[in-house]
Amino acid sequence: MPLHERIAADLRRRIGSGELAVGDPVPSESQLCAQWNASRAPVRQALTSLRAEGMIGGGRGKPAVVRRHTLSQPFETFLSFSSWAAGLGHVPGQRTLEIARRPADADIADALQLDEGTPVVQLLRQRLIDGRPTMLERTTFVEPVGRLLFDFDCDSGSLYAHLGAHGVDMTVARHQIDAVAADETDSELLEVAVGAPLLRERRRASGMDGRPVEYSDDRYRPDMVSFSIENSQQAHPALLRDWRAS
Amino acid sequence: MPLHERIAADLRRRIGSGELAVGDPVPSESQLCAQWNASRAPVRQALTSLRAEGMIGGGRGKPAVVRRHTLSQPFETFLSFSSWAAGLGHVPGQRTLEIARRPADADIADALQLDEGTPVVQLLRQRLIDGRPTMLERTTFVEPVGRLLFDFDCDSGSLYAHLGAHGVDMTVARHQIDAVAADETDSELLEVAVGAPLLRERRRASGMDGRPVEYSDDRYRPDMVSFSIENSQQAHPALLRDWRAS
DNA sequence: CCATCGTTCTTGTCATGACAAGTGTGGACC
DNA sequence: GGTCCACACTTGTCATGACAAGAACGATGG
Repeated sequence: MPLHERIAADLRRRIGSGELAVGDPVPSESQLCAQWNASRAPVRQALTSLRAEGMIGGGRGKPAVVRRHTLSQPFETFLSFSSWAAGLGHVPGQRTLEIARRPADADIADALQLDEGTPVVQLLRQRLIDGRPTMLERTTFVEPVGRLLFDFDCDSGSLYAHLGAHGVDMTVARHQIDAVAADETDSELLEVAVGAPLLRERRRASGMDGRPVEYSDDRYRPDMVSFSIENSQQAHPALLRDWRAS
Repeated sequence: MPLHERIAADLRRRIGSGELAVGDPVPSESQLCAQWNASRAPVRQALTSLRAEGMIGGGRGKPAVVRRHTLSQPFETFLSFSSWAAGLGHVPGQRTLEIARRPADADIADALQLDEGTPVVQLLRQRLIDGRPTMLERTTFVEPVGRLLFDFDCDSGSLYAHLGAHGVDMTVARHQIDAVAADETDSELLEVAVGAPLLRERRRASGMDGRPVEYSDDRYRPDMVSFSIENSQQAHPALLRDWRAS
């Protein structure tokens, strides 16, 4: 493991364990350099990483301070549609319409950093809330992960819990949000007109080492779900999924 | 502006303008170093920034390639369209189509926690990037703030800088994101068909004391702008298992 | 024609050194 | 006691140099 990752991991551990409490000053760059007998480059890389996660603050001239000791408030709820809906007191449902192993096309290969034609496992799932179609999920897993799905009833339990139990690590996710018009498949399965606006979230989840694990194109009915972000000057923004009672 | 930001801005401009199309290789680090007469540090910083936005791909040994040409707005920078676009190396523009003081309707009153009929100041602005219509902004300010806009040329400088200079504090904001179909006004000003999907951001900004200051309904062309966020969770070391070894 | 193996190119990591820009503090001065 | 300012300290930026790890590509042998 590279030095900067070791430094970052050590700082995360010290912050998570409470050795460094919220509000405490983080050791300065020069102190960390001395402590690790390293130059500033890896130290700064580690601090940049923690800063991107919202764990520490600081800036030019301003020594870094601990902002949060926990990571991942919204992460679990965001990955798992079922637990999110259940937590709101609604009844989640899902129909897996297709599970297939096929070669990756150009887009998928690019997103998952694979070569075009590498086998991947694709899932097409219709998600329901209280029996009403709410979201259409087109998920692609890299093959070593996707193979775990063939001996799993995708409509019974939580898919991510199943994967997690088998050691699949999905630590970071990048979400990209935009709007698209419903195509024929969307129209049929979400019960909207062709061309109707849909809220799309494209998600790429990776493991700790940064290697992509899944890529998903999720399309929500905008009259049922929206996203929200709370954005204060200091804190790190967090993405949430909102249910819209209509 | 620091060198690495200039490099990043230039690359974003070249990608956005189509000079570098999707799939094209991005100039290598050494080429960029030569082109800018710079060392690798700022060049790498620029490329890291573009990579975090999902604009380019690549990795160890793999030369970077253009992944997307659309701009992505990270949630950290939600306020100020102008400075966001400018920081990305594009030329922001704006046309204020209407500024009016009128009584708040039910929706506005609810969002701003006012009584219906209380006078508010509404702004309708078309936002452009590099001269192309990109976003349509329907903003409503509470009257004490909105009155500051009547003696300000909304198309000249940054509106929020103007308000900030007059002591208006907008510390926290709550954003809600969904998709809507373009109405006639949207269609005309954003140059899309009626019914085309638009990415909508509804924003309520408040001061430190929690009192709402502005409410805005911003509609973006999804082919030009998307939103992005990265979130991460703490790893569970106990669950780590190297499934990739297979 | 295809698989294989090096060479070469690219990116990742890190050390060292230097200066700029911003913050905070303590002391001098009023 | 309060104000202002110089100075120490922090982080941001950048140059230079070096090596390692991985990927792309062409040559080579089957």
